[in-house]
Amino acid sequence: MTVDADRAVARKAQIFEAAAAVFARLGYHHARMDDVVRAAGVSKGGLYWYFRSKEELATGLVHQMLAHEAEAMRAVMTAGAPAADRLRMVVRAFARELAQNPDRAPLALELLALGRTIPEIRTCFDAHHEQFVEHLAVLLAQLGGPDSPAPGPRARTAALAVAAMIDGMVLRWTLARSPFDLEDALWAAVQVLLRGLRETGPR
Amino acid sequence: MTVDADRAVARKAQIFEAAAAVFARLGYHHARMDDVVRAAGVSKGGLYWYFRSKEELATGLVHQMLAHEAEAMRAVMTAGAPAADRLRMVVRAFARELAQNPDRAPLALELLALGRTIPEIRTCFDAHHEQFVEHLAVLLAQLGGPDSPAPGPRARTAALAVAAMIDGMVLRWTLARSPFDLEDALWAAVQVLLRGLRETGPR
DNA sequence: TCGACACGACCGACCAGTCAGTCGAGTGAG
DNA sequence: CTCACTCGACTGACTGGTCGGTCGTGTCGA
Repeated sequence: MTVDADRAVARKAQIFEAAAAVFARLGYHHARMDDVVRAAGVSKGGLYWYFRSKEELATGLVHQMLAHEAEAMRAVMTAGAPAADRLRMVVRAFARELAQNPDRAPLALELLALGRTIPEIRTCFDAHHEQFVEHLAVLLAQLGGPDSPAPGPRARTAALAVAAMIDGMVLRWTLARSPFDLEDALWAAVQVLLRGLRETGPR
Repeated sequence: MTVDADRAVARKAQIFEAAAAVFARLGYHHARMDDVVRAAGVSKGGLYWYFRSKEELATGLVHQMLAHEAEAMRAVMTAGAPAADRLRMVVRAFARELAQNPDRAPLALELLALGRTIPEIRTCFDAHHEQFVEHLAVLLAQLGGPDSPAPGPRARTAALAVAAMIDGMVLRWTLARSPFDLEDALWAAVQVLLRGLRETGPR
């Protein structure tokens, strides 16, 4: 294939980083390819050597971001720790990630909305969400305690609720004028949800 | 001001309706003003008589949609029914609204994302969210039962969680490839949340 | 007759994408 | 060793289509 594939990978990464920053600052539609070019320290032609179009750049960026997140999730899932602790780690990972670069959340929101126009982005988010719920369901089933949701459909329903809770709280945090402590609020809410989930008898 | 203010209001409403449909179908950025013009049965000049720019049209649309929703919320709040029933009504209103026109949710998501570029939209959503949480807090405090969250900060925190739950579930529903029954899932999740909220002793 | 309202052809800024060309690292025949 | 040639990577000035917005011109009710 390429003589030096590593170079290509590095170049792509460099462009992704620049694109993320530019898209985060200006928003996808207002960002000019020339802006990305400038930020990445590449030429216009160089950019188009690696990406066929602006949409492909955005799609690639989504892939990269979600892959990164999936990687983190997989790491948590395979960590040798009690399920309760691993759940806590998931929440903390979200909060830390967003606290460190607050631009990420609005960027993700915009890319998500972009899914309406670019089907592949939608598909990508879709698959990612599906897998996230799947992971959560496993985690919840492993929680232990006699009344933790049983594996199977019940755990999946519970996982959907937890996932929605996380999404919603992150969304609120993203949009809030006076940002609250995301980790605290998120963890508290998830705990409340779990408490409600226990004690759930038939139906 | 206008000789016939009613006519102007009607015209605006007609344009809003068309704009909502076009934006929902094509997405804000892909939608051409000419598309809106065609859909609304107005001329370009007519459209620009009422809206100074595309952004102002979008902003107006956001105002109108949120005002409509706020209206519905106020109606629920002042309804003469037990708090539990009113909460149920809120959930049902969401589910029905979205079931009736499934295009609304993605449209709202896109407009929300547009808030990154158009500050007034962001402000508008912000105020709306704030008020929504406020209403929910009142509702939760009125829920009755000895352990319903007390009015004040505690109710507000609880309300934030409930609001996030609703947002998140709607988001999941919006993006899900195989849409589930939103009303069921939402109500179940809210109930779980409330159950967890009860029994919450000090801290 | 007047002015609010409506019309739609037209303008021109803007920007994604192109393309003709440069550069430097291989390759291999003589 | 070297010269002629290939090829992948990269450059940046340029273009052509696309729309948001304008403007000169009606129309019609009061």
